[in-house]
Amino acid sequence: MMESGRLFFDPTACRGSNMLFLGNGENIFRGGRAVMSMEESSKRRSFFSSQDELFDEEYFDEQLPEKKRRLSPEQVHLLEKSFETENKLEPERKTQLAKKLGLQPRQVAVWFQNRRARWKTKQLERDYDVLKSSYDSLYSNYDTLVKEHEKLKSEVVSLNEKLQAKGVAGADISAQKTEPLPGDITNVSALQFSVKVEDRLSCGSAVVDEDGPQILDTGDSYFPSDNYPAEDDGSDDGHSYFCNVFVAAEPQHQEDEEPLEWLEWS
DNA sequence: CGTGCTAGAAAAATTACTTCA
DNA sequence: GTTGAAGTAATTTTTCTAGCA
Repeated sequence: MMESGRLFFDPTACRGSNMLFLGNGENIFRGGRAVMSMEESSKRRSFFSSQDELFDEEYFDEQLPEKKRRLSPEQVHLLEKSFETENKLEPERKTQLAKKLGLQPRQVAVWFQNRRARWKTKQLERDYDVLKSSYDSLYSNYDTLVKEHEKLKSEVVSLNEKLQAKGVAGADISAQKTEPLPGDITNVSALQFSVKVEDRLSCGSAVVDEDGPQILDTGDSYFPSDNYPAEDDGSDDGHSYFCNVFVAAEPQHQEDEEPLEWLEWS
């Protein structure tokens, strides 16, 4: 059955093949996984996925889609609202939504899948922005500290010289005793960055080593959670993959903690 | 209890189509 | 009319998990 250069689902084609029909009306491939090459499969693409859906009178008789159609603004609006409430789709809700919108349940499921993917992409972009600005801020703080350090060092030198000029015994508070600054500013910043990230990631992120501490669902982070935050009409408040990483770029003092290596020079 | 298998769901990757500048 | 980019519906592949023998 071909329309507009597109082959539609042929129920007989699946007999004896490894295409399975699942209870929820979605098809998957098992066993021989890559049954067709991408080229082949694109030629054989079917709009319908199950016999149930195929034989649904409304569609079988009159609505075989010839081309991909955009959803109407009303349909999208309702889907968006539904997504905001809950970004995962239980079968019951899928059916209800599909009926309400006059769509196939499969279409609703696909829309939710794509919507979750879009949400995730946006979220990654937001996370990147947050991390970058935090990094920039830390970097400039470091720069300030380096300058301050240099200034203090030269002050010590000049005071020493004055003391020696006056012949004060034991006036040997050498500036050389101060720890040298780490040579590679970039590496130090990177280290600082890395330490802080790891510290804070312990409140939840997908970007952790398997060997590292296992993260449970403790926060707003996307990955460990079963639920996506409802958001994203472009005006969201941006729940992060990270748990407020670098929201405050200021160093945090914790009395019972070992001083961080990168701070020891100062 | 550990193991292998399977079904099912979702994510990830990709394709194909539409729209618009 | 053509072209390329962006957006998105739909498909395919991969990954993960739960249930069962």
